[in-house]
Parts: sequence; structure tokens; C-alpha cells
Amino acid sequence: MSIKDRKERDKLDRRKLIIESATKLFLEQGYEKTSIRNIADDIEYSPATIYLYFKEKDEIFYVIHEQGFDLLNKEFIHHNQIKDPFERLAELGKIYLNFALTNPDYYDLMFIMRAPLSEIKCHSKWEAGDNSFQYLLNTVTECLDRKLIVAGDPLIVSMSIWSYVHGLISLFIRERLQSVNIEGEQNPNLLAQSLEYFLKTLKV
Amino acid sequence: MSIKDRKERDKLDRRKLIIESATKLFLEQGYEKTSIRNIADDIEYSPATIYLYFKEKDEIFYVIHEQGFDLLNKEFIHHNQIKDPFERLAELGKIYLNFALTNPDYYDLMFIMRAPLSEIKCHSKWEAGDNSFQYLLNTVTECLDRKLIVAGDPLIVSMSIWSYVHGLISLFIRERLQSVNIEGEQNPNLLAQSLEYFLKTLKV
DNA sequence: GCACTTACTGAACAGTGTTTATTATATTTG
DNA sequence: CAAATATAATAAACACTGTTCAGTAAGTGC
Repeated sequence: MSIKDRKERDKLDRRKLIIESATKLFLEQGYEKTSIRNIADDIEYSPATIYLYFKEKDEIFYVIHEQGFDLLNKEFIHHNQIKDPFERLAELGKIYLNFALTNPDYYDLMFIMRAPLSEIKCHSKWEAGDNSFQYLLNTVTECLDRKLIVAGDPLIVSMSIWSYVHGLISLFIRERLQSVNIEGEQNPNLLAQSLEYFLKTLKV
Repeated sequence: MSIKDRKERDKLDRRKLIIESATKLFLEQGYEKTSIRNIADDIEYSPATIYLYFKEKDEIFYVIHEQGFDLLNKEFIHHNQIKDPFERLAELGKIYLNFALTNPDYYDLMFIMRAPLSEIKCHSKWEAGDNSFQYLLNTVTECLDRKLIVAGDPLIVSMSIWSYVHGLISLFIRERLQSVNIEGEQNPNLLAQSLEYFLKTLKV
């Protein structure tokens, strides 16, 4: 049975090869500019071969999408030992902001791009995303229990905080902050300052 | 000189024809699915003709982009008689939210889509966008002067508010609010509730 | 050696934005 | 009026895109 085993391994290897090439090209030039033919050229196979391993282009980018969430969740776990829930909330915000600014293409794919996930998403595998949101929800709930932030429904509050940071980031990534131009101030700094202001308003 | 005049009028008419067709198709099927050939078919001209009136596809959608801002600003002017600045701020938020939900394609083009405006934008014509932001900035400044909301730099505060509402909307439009699912609650309602919570945190 | 399976690919399909050489028409000039 | 010129529109092509399918070549099992 070892031949069949090897064949299966080989198949997975080639799948991995495609993903790695796709990830590399994606991070270099973004989703739209990464074509199936680009990937095929890179791994020195024909474009048609790729369709033996993935049903469509979107399916490739769904695994990159998942990689992004794994990366983000990894960063979240790290700084989760902070005892004070409000401080932890602030840290979550900083981590999220930092992740977006250092991985803008991942962020775009994860949160901004028109979802190519229509079917797959419903197909139960939206876990990683839910996971990230749980982190936020837990900390927010704790903050609310201890009356550290303005009272409200935990889900609404969590959604509010997420929306706020996402709004900052997505306006920045998609270059809509031209109107907001404080002289000599870098935009990323503005984002951090805004987050601070928001946390101040949240505090009870 | 009347012949030359008529020709100029005709030329503008055909330009208008393209824009109207493009707008119609855009609102029916969005930017990406509206092709130059679609527009050409619709107005019964050849695709190449369109390039006599517009340098590129993006240039057509830049005028639709402007139309969107005109629409938004029109809605803003209307409800600008409210005396109390905080109430006016709340109303601005509601109008913005309502605009986005009733014109999701316009909103997408104006605030979410990867900017096709790179050159044109710098080309001085970002006025409409700045205009909208001025509305917000003015009201925020008044709120701050009267100490109705948490103190901060007017620009930072305005950016915060804009980011917040934009975050809500763009997560909704791009279908990222699956994780946030309160039973029996429609998402648009959640957005309105969130906005209320946010305004509560802002209030001093 | 022969049949069968698997892996791969060239070529095509239908679409995209955009350019260019050509044609047909309208206007101006001799 | 006829010839020259300017204008407007287009067919066809270019270089791409995602995707499919018939056909080929090699590896495996009998």
C-alpha cells in the first residue's frame, strides 16, 4: 500500500505547492493581480493542472483567507494574559490595528474584499472568524460585568468596537482619509490616536 | 458658428448618454459586472466609441462617484436646520447610515472600492468628499465647544465618528457580520442600535 | 505485453479593458 | 460644384482573464 500512500502524499505536496506560490504572489501583488496563469508559471505547471487541485480561483484564496485568521488569532493568544479586562481590550485593539497595518493584503482579503466565500462560508468553516470575535466578546463581557465601560448589550458593544477599528483601517487601506490631513502627521499615527480617543469615550 | 455649437452640444449629449447608461447598469449590477461592451450595447454604439469620450473605464465611474457624493450632500443639507449640535450629529449619522443602506452600490464605489481615482483625485476634484467631511467637522467642533461630547481634537473626533459608522456599514455591505447574530434581529436594526450606543458613549 | 488508471496539458471558449488602422460622413475651402 | 480636409464611428486586433475539455503520455496491476 506504500505506493498509494506516496501518491497521496505527492498530491498533497502539489496542493501545498500551489498554495505557497499563490500566497507568495498574493502578498506581492494582491488578489486581483494574481492570475491562475501567474501561479501556473511560478510552479511550472499548466494552468489546467491547478483546476485538478482547486475547483476555482476563489477556493485557493479561501485557504489564504484562513491563513490570515490563523495569523491574527496567533497574535491574539500571545497578549491574552493581561488581567485587567479594559487594558486587555485596549491591547486587543492595538494588536488588531497592528495586524492590519503590517498585513494590509491579508486584512483586505479577510475583511474588505467582496466575499468569495458565499458557499464555503456557510459550509461551516467560518470558525476562525468566529474565534477572533469570541476573543473580543469575552473581554467586552468582562468589562461590562465589572462596569468598566458604558453599559450596553455585549454583542452590540463588541460589534461597535470591531466596527470602529475596522472603519479606521478600511478607510486608511482604501485611501479615503485624504480629507483628514493634520499637517506633518502620518496617517498610521492618526489611527492610533483615534483608537485612544475611542477607548476614552468607552470608559465609564 | 451655430454648426460648431450644435456639434459641441451633440458631443456633450453623447457623453451624457454614456454616463446615464453606465449609471443605470452600474446600479443594476455593480461596477465589476458593468463592462464597456455592456454600455456600448446598451447605447447601441461600438465599444471603441466610448473611448472617444472617456480615457478609461475608471473615468466613467469617477463621474458616478461624484454623483454619489452629490446625492449624499443633498441629503445632508436638508436636515441641517437642527439647532442642538449633538442632535444634529445624531441626525448626520442616521442620514449617512440610511444613505448607505438605500444606495449600497453608490456607497461601495464612494468609500469601499479600491480607489480608481489615483490621479484624478489629486487632480483637485475631491471636493465633494471634502464637503461631506466638512459637515461633520463643523458639527463636531460645535459639540466640542459646548462640551457636549468627550473632549478631543476636532479632526480626530470627526475621523472617529466617520470611521465608526463606516465600519458598521462596510462590514455589513461586505457581509462580515455573520458572527454577530442576535436571534430574530435584522442586521440593519443592529446597525441602528450600535449607532445609538456609540452616541451614548460620546455624550459627556 | 496489454488494459486501465492517473496526471497533465494544449487549445479553445467566452469574457475583459484598450488601441489602432480604416471607413464613412460632414464640413470647409478653392 | 468639386476637391480637400476634419470629424466620428467602427471592425479587428492585442493582451489579458477564469475555466473547460479532449487528448496524450506515463505508471500500475494483471
